[in-house]
Amino acid sequence: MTRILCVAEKPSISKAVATHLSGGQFRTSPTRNTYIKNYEFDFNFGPPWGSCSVTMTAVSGHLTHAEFPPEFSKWDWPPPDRLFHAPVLTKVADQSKDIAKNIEDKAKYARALFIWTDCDREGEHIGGEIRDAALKGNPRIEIKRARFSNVERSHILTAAQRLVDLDDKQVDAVSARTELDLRIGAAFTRFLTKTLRNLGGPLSELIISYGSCQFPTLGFVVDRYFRVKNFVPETFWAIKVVHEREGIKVNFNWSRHRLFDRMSVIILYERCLEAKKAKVASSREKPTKKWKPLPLTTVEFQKMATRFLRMTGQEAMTVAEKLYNGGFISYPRTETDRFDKAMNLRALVQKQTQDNRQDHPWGWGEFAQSLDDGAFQQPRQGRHDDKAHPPIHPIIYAAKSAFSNDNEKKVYELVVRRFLACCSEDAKGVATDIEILYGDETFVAHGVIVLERNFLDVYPYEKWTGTAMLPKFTVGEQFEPTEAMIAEGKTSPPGYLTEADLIALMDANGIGTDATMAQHIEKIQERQYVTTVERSGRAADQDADDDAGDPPPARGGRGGRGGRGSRGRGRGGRGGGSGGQGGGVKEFIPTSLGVALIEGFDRMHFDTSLGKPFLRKEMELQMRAICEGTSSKREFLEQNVAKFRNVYDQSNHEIHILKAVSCPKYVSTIPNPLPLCLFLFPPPIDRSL
DNA sequence: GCAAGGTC
Repeated sequence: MTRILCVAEKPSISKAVATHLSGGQFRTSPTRNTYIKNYEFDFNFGPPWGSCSVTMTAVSGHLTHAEFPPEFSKWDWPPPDRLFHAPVLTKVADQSKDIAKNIEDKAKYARALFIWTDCDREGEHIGGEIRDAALKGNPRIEIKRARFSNVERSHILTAAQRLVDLDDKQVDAVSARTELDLRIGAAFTRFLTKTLRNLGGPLSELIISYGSCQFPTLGFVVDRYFRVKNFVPETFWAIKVVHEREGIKVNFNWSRHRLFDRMSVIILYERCLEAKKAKVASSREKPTKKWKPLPLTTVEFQKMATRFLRMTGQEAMTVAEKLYNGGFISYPRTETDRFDKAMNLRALVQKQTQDNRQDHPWGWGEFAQSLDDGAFQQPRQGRHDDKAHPPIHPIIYAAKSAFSNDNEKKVYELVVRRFLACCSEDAKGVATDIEILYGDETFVAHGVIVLERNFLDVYPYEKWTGTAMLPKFTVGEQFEPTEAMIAEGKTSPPGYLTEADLIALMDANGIGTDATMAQHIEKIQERQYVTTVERSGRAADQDADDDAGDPPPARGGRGGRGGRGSRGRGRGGRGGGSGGQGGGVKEFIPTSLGVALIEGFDRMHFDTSLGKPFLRKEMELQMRAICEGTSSKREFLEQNVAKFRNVYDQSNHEIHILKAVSCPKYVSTIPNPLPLCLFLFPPPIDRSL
């Protein structure tokens, strides 16, 4: 019988695929790697393969990594700029040798290799690594790849009979990125570390690293820091109208919102007073909704965990991985916010009906039961699909005793509640808008009554409280407002970045991947470029939490820099933060070293500023061009190595600028814990854009 | 001693 070797990207996939292809009838044998097993079974792949004897195994992510030859491993010599053109070797890491050998051995007896890695760019590259290992054992082995985006049985069976070729363009795109990141990361890190250590003081102990993801991440923190520091409050004035009726004080909001010219407001205000009476221009009632959440992606999961669970993104990911390995939840690294229609979500809901957690105001069993009894609704479909993994969802039901610590319980609960909310119905209410004409000015009172909470009953992370019922106003009626006055206020600065903000910015700008964003955030803390402080005296979360008459955007890509709150907001007050989880939210602030690095490179005024996010975006576009065949690995590397080599030479030439902002006179001490050093800098330049 | 990307 024809022998076939199948290799997946991770053990869980090899097990799932082996189970489906074999109908559960397989033999297993251990390998020298603790986590990886070989599965053996028979399967008919259809023509031209027919009935085959299959060995299915896995790798554990990338098999190889890029490195410089040993003669480039010393920092003293040769000088860092030689790394732009030094050879780059692709090596199998020590801990992966057993895995590679397993593939090599099994390939010897196989007619063909079928690759079952994730269907994304990195997965294609891992496929290339597997191919190389197999070819080493059997240079004549035929190579195919299965295309699948979930491990649902029929989907896997279909994929097994519609094999395709490995896409070398994607393999090339990844290896181009890998090589460039190694060259520029190592060259600039050695250069910066050696140069700045010479300044002595606390710098002499540190590693000053550069990376194509860590620098833009730092850039976001520094950028927001200066927006806050350079913020100049502006005074504004508004007309406030209140009318009391049926014991309810109704606030009418000025349609001009606010003006920054006091005289104008006074004139408009006086016209209102002269009119004496306001006239009801319209009164409308209309149904309104608060939309249920989208299926959970990694980015959204991390944002929620940092907001509501008092965990860092990295902690949340570590816990989620543990829950995944324990079989509690699905794969936690996904960009997909839509469930495949073939997935049996109701069965997953049903598993949760047995919950009766007691110490919480309510468990979710009853809610799950109500869904199972007929309230179930298909989740909304987001616009993102990584074609590799479904949204994060619970796999099995677990009582609290199944978990060893509080964080695991909290993360599991969040995943379950989010999932049940997705399978529920939007919250429904009725919105009332009453528009009045007072003099020449228009004012609007807005009220919302929540009629059906639906998903909100299982989802404490969002609130929709509604407002008091508005009293009756009849179109055409006239009344003299109880109060009409001029209110004065000041615009307030945006807050420093929270981790959720930072993750959102990285996501929108393509910095890192779902699996690495949290690591980059940790890295810039470890490098002492940034630090976190408890947020104080400010609402924790600025999501508008009023009624949501319009569909919320399918998440992802709130484009541009700064994001929410980057314009001065302030309606006189800062209240109204949602979530109620305000306390304990951490904000990111750059250290003086972090500011110096971004400032230093900014002040050199190159075309290519290392701290800006567009560099990484360009790299991403160029990778796509390789995938589409309009560019090549060689072209990519020639262009980019030359570009960064140029930046390196310019930096070297203008290094006095970086030294000036980094020197111990400014960065006086960097002990532990770090001082924030807010005043150690040359006068801040205006960075507002 | 450097990167970013997979994964346990």
